[in-house]
Amino acid sequence: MPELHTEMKFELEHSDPHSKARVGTLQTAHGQIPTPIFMPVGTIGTVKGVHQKELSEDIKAKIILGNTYHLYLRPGSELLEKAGGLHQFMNWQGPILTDSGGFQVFSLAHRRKIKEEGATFASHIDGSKHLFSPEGVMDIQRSIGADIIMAFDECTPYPCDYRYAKKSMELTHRWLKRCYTRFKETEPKYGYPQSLFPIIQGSVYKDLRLKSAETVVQYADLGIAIGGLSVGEPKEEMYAMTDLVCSQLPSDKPRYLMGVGTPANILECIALGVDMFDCVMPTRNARHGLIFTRKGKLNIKNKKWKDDFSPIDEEAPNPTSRQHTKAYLRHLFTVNELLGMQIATLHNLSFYLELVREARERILDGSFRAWKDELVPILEQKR
RNA sequence: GGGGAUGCGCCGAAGUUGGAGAGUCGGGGCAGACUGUAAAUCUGUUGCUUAUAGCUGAGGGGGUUCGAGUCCCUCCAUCCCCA
Repeated sequence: MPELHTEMKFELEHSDPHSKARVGTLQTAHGQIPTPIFMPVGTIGTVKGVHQKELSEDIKAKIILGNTYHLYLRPGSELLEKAGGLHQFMNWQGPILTDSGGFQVFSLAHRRKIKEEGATFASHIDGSKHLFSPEGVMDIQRSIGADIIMAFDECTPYPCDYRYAKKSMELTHRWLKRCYTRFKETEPKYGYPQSLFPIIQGSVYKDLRLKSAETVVQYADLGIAIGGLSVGEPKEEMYAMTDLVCSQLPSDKPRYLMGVGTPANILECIALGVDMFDCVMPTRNARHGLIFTRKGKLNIKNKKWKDDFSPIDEEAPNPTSRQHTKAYLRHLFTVNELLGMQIATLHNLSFYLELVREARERILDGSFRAWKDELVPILEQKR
């Protein structure tokens, strides 16, 4: 059984003298999370194509994501409460973080209207109208019961002109204050603590990012998120903003860079002081046939793998990636068999988790910087 | 053996009433994209060449016509009916 009444806390254990990388442990009621960490995305109560048993035993995921917008639409707060929360419902005993729906303000921009009160969405399922207010989003996340819940924000697009970025950031700040107030005046529903992470915005503008970091820190009880990046900006801008923001944040709180990224992005941002990551890339790209390895990425659907009977990834930590051949995986994709997507997803997530596990180990033994510098260019190559 | 129907791109459809087709739709093939998941999705491409263009092309061959995928003759293939 999880340590249900454990206080949530973050302990910074080590800082890399050769970069800004850090090693720590985030404690939740559902388990300890070693940082840096990658969190697989499980939008609607499932990490697509992966069973919970594989998630814990093969991929060694320490925490997964859920999504407020999607879970609110289906199965809905009422049913989740009846089930005893998302952990019980999906039978995942590890920690869960829920995004607030702020990303859908960006990705479903054509289906929503932003007002001071909140964002009104026309459901992508049936067109029905729903208001997502900061208070409402807190209530939904109480019902879902995630260990870490996110403030309701507006994830701005890229490019985004300064005026809009500023206006949007200020709205996100006002929404944050309302989120925080609601969060403080409500209780967890399932007997274990939840923590609210505020989100820094400000697009790619230095002064806005600094202002946002300064404002948002006041609402950070446990950890802080950096949002509004990896939305199409050049990676140099993403790194620059991440670096700038991290340099302003208190060292005793974990930094969560939302939506990032490629394996190379993750290593670079670990080096800038980020502790937590999530991204749909390993899962979505797996379903689309893109396989990440230490020798670069490869499209398993390409003809060149037709009769390549070498392992999917001979260096992979999980047996599945070592035991099945590239030719077999390509075959599964060619005939559109579900198992192809399952194996590819298992592999990619396992690859991501192993990558951050090794990063942590190397930060501790001092070899992170050199290892990262050598590995990043290779990771970005196409095989 | 007799009669009938149908034949175009890798496959399957639709469509072209003698007047602009390397064209339409679906599939398959090949390739690209994907960053807090409206995504098992989307995009491109899929005869040849010296490639912003040109050439060849409607089962094969021949004919009529200013012009033929369309009409005529013939051969071939497939399917159906009769024997």
